[in-house]
Parts: sequence; C-alpha cells; structure tokens
Amino acid sequence: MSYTVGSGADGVPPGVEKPGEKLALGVAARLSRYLQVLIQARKMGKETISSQELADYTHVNSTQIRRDLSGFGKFGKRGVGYNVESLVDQIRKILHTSGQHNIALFGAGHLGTAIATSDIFADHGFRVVAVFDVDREKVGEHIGPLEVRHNSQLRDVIDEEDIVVAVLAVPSAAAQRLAEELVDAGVKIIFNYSDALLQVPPEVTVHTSSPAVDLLYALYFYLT
Amino acid sequence: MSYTVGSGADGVPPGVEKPGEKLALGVAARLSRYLQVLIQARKMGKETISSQELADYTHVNSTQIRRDLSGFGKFGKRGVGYNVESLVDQIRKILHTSGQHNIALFGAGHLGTAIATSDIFADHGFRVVAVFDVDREKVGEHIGPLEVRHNSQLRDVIDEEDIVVAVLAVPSAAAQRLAEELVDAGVKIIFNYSDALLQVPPEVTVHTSSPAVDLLYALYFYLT
DNA sequence: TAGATTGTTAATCGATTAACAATC
DNA sequence: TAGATTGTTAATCGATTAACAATC
Repeated sequence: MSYTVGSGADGVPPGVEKPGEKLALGVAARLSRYLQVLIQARKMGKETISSQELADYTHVNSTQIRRDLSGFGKFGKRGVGYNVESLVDQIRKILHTSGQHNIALFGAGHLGTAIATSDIFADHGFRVVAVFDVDREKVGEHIGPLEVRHNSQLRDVIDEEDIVVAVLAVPSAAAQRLAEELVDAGVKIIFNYSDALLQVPPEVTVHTSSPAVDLLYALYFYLT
Repeated sequence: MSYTVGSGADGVPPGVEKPGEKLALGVAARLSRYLQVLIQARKMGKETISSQELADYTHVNSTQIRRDLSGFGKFGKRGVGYNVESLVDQIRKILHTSGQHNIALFGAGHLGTAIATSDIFADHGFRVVAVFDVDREKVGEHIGPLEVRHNSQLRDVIDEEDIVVAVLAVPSAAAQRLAEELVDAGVKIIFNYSDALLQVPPEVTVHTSSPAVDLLYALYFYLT
C-alpha cells in the first residue's frame, strides 16, 4: 500500500506532505473532523463546500483547511469550492480508512443500545458486529439485528471477526477488568465511555470519551 | 472577579500567563483534560499524581503538563508530584468552573436516559435539572429523580433555572429546529449528540460529539 | 544520602493568520 | 467581465521536546 495520494488528477507531487511519512498528529485529527462534516453534508445533498463553510462547522481556520488539503493535491475549484463526494474519498485515502472496520460493543444498557442503533459509527465505515453483556437476563435479547452475547464469548468473536476496536459502554467498576481481557484477546483500540482510568500496555490505545471535559472547555470561553 | 490564580501560597506571580487575559485555546483544552483525570484519580482515592502519570492518561507530554501548570503557580512538590485534591481546586479556579452549572437535556430515549443517569456530567459540576421530549408517551415518565417534560415548556424552565447549556440527544432530523428554539430561549452552548450540522448565530457555541471521528483518528495511527 | 520529580531554559517544529495572485 | 474562492507565501505565535539544576 502506498501513501501517495491525489496523484491521479494532475500528477503534481505534494510539496509539504511526503509520501511514506506519517501525518502529524494535528493534521490527522483535523482531517478526521473535516470528514465528519463532509459526510453529513453529503447526507444533506450538498454537492460542493467551501473552506469557509468547513471552517464554520469545524472551528478550524479556513486558511488552515486549504493548507491541509493542498498538501495532498489540488482538490478544490477556485470560485466554487470542493466537491463533497470526491473530497470524502480523498480524505479517506489519506487516512487509510476507505474500508469497513468491525467493532465489538460491550454493555447492552441504555448507552450500548443507543450506540448500536445509531448510525454515527456506521457512517464512518465502522460496523458493530457483536454486542456483549455480563447480565444473563440481557444475553439473547436483540438490539437491532444483533443478539446480545455473554462476555465469555468475546475471545471467539474477536478472533473470528478480526476485531481491533472495542467500544466500552459498561460501568466504571467493570471497565479495567474487561480492558485486560480485551488486550489479551488482541484488541488494539479501546474506546472507553466509562470514566474509569484504564491501564493498558503501550501498544494499545485507549480513548476515553469525555463530554463533560468538552463542556468545561466551551463554558470557559463563555464565562470569560 | 479576578483572573489571578495561585497567588496564595508563595505570592510568586506567574511568569507566562498574565492575569486578565484569556487562556490560549490549547491551554484551556489541556487543563480540562487534566481535570478529568484528576477527578477520576480522586475518586479512586489517589492522593498525589506525577506529571508522568497525567501524561500517560491524557497523552500530553509530561513537560508540557508541568509547563502548563507552572504558568499559574508552583503547585507541585519535587520528588513527590502534585496533590490531587488541591490541583483539582486550582484548575477549577483557573477555568472559572468551581461552581455548579444547570443543564437541560433534550431527548428521553436510550441516549438521553444514559446521560441523565450517568455521573459523567455531575462529577464536573453540571447538574441536569430538566429532561424534555416531544413524545407524549414519554412525558411524565421518570428518569431518576426527574420527570420528563414536553418541549413546549422549555422556555419557562430555561428562564427559571438560568440555563445556558443544552444537551441534545434527539434524532438528527429534529436537531436544527430545536437548536433554533433554544437559541431563541437564550441558550448559549449547545452540546449536540446528533450528527446534524447545526446552524446557529455566532454568539452561540455548538459542540458536536463525534466518537467516530476520534475512532478514525486512533485507527489511522494503528494502521500506519 | 539517594532517588524521584518538579520547574525552567533553550531550541525546534507545527499551527495560525493575513494577504493576495491565480483562476474558476 | 465580475465575483468568489482556491492555493501559496511569509511572518508570527504557540506547542513540543530534551536536558538539567533545584529540591523534596
């Protein structure tokens, strides 16, 4: 697989981003955010979008957006903007996330159910292929098309479905032990919705969802 | 209200951060994240924490953390670390978020119920004081101690309870119209859990929760 | 004392912004 | 043509990091 992107249209090699090198953390984070807006814009039937519109929705400066994108090719049309559809494809190529990724969900409570039935992950190519719970009452129930399974089966499913991402919608008290089982089973990315501080080996990434933190941050700028 | 912080212990004025000035965006964002970890560490009975431990949990470089904190005062003890309890207080002072803030929640479905019953907001001083839904079937039901009210009452509650923050756990299709009503009623911060792109006046802040974006970002570094 | 960790410096790198020519 | 918006430059600012003396 090559890192070269956007060399199809005009063959101009990007000046800033060198093929074969990882993106800087900030660039990857911003590209992901552009993608979210683009996918939603596409859903709403929008065909083109300007860097200014992207800036309004992402709170990233419009010059920064144009700069980020122009590092990979000339995707825009002057006086018009960017084609939504093709920019989605380009960014997905850049982020190597064009394919589908299977994820496993833990916890079939309110939060787990909300996650499994929303299309927030599906829209970005993540497919929830299994839902687990420890509660025998819940095992066997259906959430959408999925039957809730008991945690004891997690290893089999993770192997079979080639799962590297697990989403934790379980109580804080259960999260660390579950995380350890998941690491053992080969999961590489844990998306933690509990507020537990998870300890995992360095090769595993934990992302802890923190709505309250985002809110504190927004509130600071309102208060000052 | 003064911006001066940390002048109690040793009276040394901070060298980098000037009182009366807003924090840089990045500093405010990082302080919020430190706070999240500190609050959870406190819950777990931890009395002190080192910049390295904070770095492990927040993925922020430990030097950066010491630098951020030392801009406001000498909060740490060499060879020991930072006192968790007092650092929580200091950061709250810096962010002006020592008080309680009332929030209103919209949507009494699975997601809304999960939010209302978790303590993820409560731990950071946010109190859900009202839950709304448009579904007459749900109005009158109880979620924890709160009775679900109909959206038509939102204006009264927002006025009475002095609410500036609204959390939207409603379907995407309903989000824009609701956002407009909230802006009209005086809400200043909208925390959007739907994937709708909300358009609001410039004085209102929208934060759209984007778990899939975070996941894409984590996956990029796993794949490369 | 020995070990650990802070607070701070200095050097580098990436982000941000204004400005504007190019061009659709 | 006129208006809009990209792509790019240059200048500034903030973030990041290594290194280490200070000190608990």
